[in-house]
Amino acid sequence: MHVQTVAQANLSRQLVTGRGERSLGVDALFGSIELIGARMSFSRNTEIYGDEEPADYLYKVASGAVRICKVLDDGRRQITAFCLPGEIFGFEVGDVHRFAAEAIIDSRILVIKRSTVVALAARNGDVVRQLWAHTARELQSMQEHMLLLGCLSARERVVAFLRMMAKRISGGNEVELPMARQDIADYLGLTIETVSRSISQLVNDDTIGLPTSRHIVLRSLADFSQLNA
Amino acid sequence: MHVQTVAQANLSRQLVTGRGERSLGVDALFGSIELIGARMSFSRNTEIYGDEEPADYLYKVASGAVRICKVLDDGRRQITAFCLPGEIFGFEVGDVHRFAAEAIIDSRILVIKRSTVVALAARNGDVVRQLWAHTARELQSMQEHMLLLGCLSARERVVAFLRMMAKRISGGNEVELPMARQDIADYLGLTIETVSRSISQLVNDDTIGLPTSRHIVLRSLADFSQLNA
DNA sequence: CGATAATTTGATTTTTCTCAAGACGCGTGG
DNA sequence: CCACGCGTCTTGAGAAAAATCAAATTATCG
Repeated sequence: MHVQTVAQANLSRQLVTGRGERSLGVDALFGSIELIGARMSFSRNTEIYGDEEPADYLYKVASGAVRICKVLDDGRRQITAFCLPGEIFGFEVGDVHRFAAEAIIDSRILVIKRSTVVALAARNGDVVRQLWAHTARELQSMQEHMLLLGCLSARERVVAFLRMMAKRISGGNEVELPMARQDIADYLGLTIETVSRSISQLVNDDTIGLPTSRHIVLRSLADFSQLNA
Repeated sequence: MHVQTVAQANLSRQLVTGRGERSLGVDALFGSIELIGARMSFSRNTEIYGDEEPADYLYKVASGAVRICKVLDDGRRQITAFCLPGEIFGFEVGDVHRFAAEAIIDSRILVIKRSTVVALAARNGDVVRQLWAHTARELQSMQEHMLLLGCLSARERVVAFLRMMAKRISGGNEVELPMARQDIADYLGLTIETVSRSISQLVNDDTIGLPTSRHIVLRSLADFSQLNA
C-alpha cells in the first residue's frame, strides 16, 4: 500500500477561496461548493489530508473515490468510510483531522476553505443546520457500520458491502468497484484473503456474478441480510 | 435478558415541558435541561424508548446508566454506546429513533420535549451549534468504537473498554462497572465467554485486579493499547 | 512481452464461538 | 440462620470461523 506523502499534494493547493462568501441562500453551502471551491486533482493512492493534520478545508468529491481511514502504530488499518462523487468529507468540529483521507483512484476534488464555511455559518443559521444534518448523516452511517462490524459474519459483511456499493454507485445491481480487496477488507474488519474467499463463495453459490474482479453483479437479492435499510 | 415493555414506562410520561422556553442564553440547552425537563425513573432493564419509535424527547442521565442498542431479527445485539450520568441521549435529526435505549440499572432520567428543543433551535443559533457539537462528539466516539471493532483482538478490546470506563466513571484506575458481562460483550462484538476469559487472563497477568466481578482495578497501564487518546 | 501489482487458492494455525457444566452471589422465605 | 432458587459469571472441551503463511494465477501497464 503505497500512499504518497502529503507534500506534493499540498504544493498544488493554490486555493482561490475568498470570493463568493457574500450571498448564499438556503441551499447555501453544499450546493455551492462547485461555485466557490477550488478544483484539485489527486492521483491514485495519494493522501488528501493526514490524520492529525489541521482541518483547514472542506472537500467534495467531483469524480473518483476517497477512503477515510486511520492506521494504528502496528500497521492495522481501519477504513471508516468511502466517499463517492457528490459526497462531502473532511469537515471536523474541532480543528484537527482525526482520520486521513486518500484518493482510491485518480480523483477530482473540490476544496473550500474551512474559514469560509465558518464565516458563512456565523451569519447563516441554515448553513449550521446543513452542517449539522451532514454530521448526523455521517453518524448514522457509522452506526450502521458498527452493526456490521459487531454482529455480522465475514460472508454477511461482504454481502452487505456489495449491496451498499451497488446502491450507492449504480443504484442497480451491477457495480464497478473503485477499491481494491485490501480496502474492502480494512473497511469490513477482515483480511484480504477472507474477503476474496467470501466473494469466491458467493460466486459459487451464484449469489453474485463476477465478470471481472472489480465488476460485481448481484444475483439473488434474497440472500441479503438485514443491514439493508 | 429481560427488557420490559415500553408501555409502563410511557404511562408515567407526564411531561411538564412548555415552560422555560423563553430566555435561554449561550449555555442554553444542555445546562438547562435540569430546569425545564421532567424527571423520570426507569428500573433495571426497562426500555426508555424503542428502535423505530417516534423520537419525541431528548434525555439526560441524572443517575444510573443507559445502553443504546439495536437487536437484529435473529437476536444478535449491538450496543453502540453507554450513557452515564450527565450525558445526553435520544436526540435524532430525523423524527424516529434508530436505536433503542434501555436502563442498565435503576436510573433517573431527565426528559425534555423534542419540540421544545426544535423551537429553541429555530430562534437560537447557539442551540443549533450545541446540538451539532453534540452530534459531532457522538460521531467521534462511534469512530473510536469502529476502530476497536475493526482492528483489535478480544483482549485489546476488553482492555480498551475497561480503561475507557475507568476514565469516564471514576477518572482514576478503579471502577465499579454498572453493566453485566453480556452488555460488555455486545458492546465489544464478542461473546460473554470471550469477555470473561479475557478478564480472567488480565487478572492472571496482573494487568488488572478484580475484587468483585464488577469492580475493576487497573494495574499495569503500560499494557494499554493505542486507543487511548 | 515482461515486470509488477492484485487477486485467488491452498494448507495450517490461531482465535473466537459454541455448548455444557460448575461456581458464585444474593435475595427470599422457611 | 440457613436452604433454595435464580441470575450472573467462570471454566472447560470441542467445533467453527477467520487469520496467517505461502504460492500460484490473473490483470495491468509501460
